[in-house]
Amino acid sequence: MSKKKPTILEVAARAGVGLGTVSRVLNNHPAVRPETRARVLRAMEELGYTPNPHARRIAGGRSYTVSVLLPFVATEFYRRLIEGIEGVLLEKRYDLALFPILSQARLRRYLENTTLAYLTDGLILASYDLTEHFEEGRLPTDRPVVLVDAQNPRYDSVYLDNFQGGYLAGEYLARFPGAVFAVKVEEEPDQAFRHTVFAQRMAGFQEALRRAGRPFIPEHLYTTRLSQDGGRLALRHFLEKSSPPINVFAGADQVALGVLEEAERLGLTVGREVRVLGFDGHPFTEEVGLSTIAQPVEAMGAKAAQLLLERMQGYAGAPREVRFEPVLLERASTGTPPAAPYVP
Amino acid sequence: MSKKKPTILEVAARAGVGLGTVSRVLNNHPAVRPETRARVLRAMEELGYTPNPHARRIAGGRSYTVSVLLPFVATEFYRRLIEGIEGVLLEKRYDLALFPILSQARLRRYLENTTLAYLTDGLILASYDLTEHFEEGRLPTDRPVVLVDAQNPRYDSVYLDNFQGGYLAGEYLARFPGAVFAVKVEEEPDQAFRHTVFAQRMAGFQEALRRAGRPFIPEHLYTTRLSQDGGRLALRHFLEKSSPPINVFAGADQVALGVLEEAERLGLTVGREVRVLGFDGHPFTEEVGLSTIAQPVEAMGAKAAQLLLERMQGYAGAPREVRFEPVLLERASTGTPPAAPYVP
DNA sequence: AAGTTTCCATGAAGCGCTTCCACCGGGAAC
DNA sequence: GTTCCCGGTGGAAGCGCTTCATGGAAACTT
Repeated sequence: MSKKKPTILEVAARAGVGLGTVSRVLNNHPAVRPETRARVLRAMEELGYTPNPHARRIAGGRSYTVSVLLPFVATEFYRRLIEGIEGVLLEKRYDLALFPILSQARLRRYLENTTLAYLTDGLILASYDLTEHFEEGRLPTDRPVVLVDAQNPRYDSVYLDNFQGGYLAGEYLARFPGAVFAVKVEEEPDQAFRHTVFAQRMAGFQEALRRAGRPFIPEHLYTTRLSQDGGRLALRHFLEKSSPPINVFAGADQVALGVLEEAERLGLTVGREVRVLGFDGHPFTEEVGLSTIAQPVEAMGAKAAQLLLERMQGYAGAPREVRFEPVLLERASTGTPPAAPYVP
Repeated sequence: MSKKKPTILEVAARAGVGLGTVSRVLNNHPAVRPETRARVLRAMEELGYTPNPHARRIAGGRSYTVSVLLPFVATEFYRRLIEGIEGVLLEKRYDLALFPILSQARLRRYLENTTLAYLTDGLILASYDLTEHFEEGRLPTDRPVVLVDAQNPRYDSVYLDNFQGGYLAGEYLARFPGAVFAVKVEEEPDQAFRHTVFAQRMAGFQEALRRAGRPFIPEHLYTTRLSQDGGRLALRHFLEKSSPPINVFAGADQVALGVLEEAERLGLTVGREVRVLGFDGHPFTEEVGLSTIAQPVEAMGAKAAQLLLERMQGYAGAPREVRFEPVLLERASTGTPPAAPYVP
């Protein structure tokens, strides 16, 4: 590939314009005649020109790169989130640098070492609770920061109302006859991330059940790691406590998938003997017919990217808060809800 | 933090030298009197100076940054690997950029988009099988590339002999009485990574058993995802097939940990009724007394970094291959081996 | 028709560094 | 004492870009 990258001068020469004009085209400056712009763009195309980000950074003070700091956890959630962020950013010709946070120490290095601060114009922090880990809950950076899947009064925050999601789940499952169980996902063991989302989901769930007159039995809660196998173990556990039909709310789709898997292994009819409701609304839930409380992860990522772009363009208002609401998706795994709610 | 970054000129002024000298200090050029060097370094320290990588890149063609492409899988293995790589690189004042590969498409973008190629001087690819995914098994980049935890005849490769590790495991467990079971870790479902390491471990394991006159029974193999809960399910499965004492080889420490956990839950004596042998030699195995086939992950990372540094400094010899050997660590989870090997 | 504004376009200056040529002083060689 | 060499050092040139002062021409004014 790339022998010798063409520079802006070669583009200018080929397009028959000055180098300033090429630069203006690159930066979407309005004062370029459409016809000229087209000519320049064509020249770029023909030469296979891409701007040198280092040069841009050095000259203009902007690098057209955004950092996304996220837990080093491989889940569908983060895949979707990044997709959402990327969609918006690529459109504006911004680039994305991912920084998986392997450890607390690493996060600090990312920020303090000036490496990252130097390289990027803005920062999206996913699922990270700042207040716990930084003095005054402030990141040691002067770049704009947006939080997603997290909340902090000092920064723009984009998040899902997880309590409401749990509430929806509780409200829905309460309509069915049979015992109600729940799988809660454990917090990260290393405490680097205090993921309160799972606790919030459970709190909403229990509140809804209480209001429906079917208070949640503490023994019906099973806590597990975020894995499919965790769901399998959970179902086995539940079946020791109660016989079908049972209703299971899993705090995450991945866990719910394990419940489905184990139910099938045990020859139980999903949607009748075992009703399963997940959380997240990941794409695969549709394929397997898993009912779920869906969160618009891509939209959340896109929103975060938008807020960051605004900040990078100079917006300096007070921190904004964008709350997203989950939605119940009914699929086969919960069967047909009864016409009238179940009354104990 | 950082109001306005000091530049090389300010450092030069403060140290009372010319800017060329400061640059020479930065680049470890030999022709600087030690005394002068010290003065410059002190000035840098006092001003909190850090070089601007963009400027370095633009001026010198080197950015002093290395990319590490690794699966977006949060395991102890990659944490250790990065630690090893980082140790060597930081010493040479190189920086590290992590690129978690979320998907095949993303990897291509990383490489083709010129973004990464522009930003970094070299590339370490972890656990990735090229031949499957790129034409001619060549990455579309002109930067030096080193593979780690993978092998390819076209690039420097650093890897563990996983077959031998499995062999050691088989050899060892064959000495004990009782049925022998094995937990194999499943390949990644999305096939982005064709992790053959687990298959290799199992192959070595079975070969060793065969030679010891105790051929492995296919039904004694349980395949699971890489999770602690997978180990728990595995043990339950084994106990349905055979009663204690049993010997379990788990293809990964994390899975082995689940086996231990479940054994304790079931009230079985680890090291007597259930003997467990893991693979990886992660630090936590010492704490929990887990016997394991240890791989020197940090050393492998360090070696990969070294090879890359050499390449970046211009070495252009044929691809090199560095094979590491695993070692058996005996701990409490396998109890005391019998004086004489068990003979069926 | 001449002055005024608006719209585009140009290219020099400069971003923070590396590199390289020039230069300086002093010890070794004659 | 003169020449040569060489370890040290200074600073101009230049990397690929953005920005900005400048200017030319077309589009409005009056």
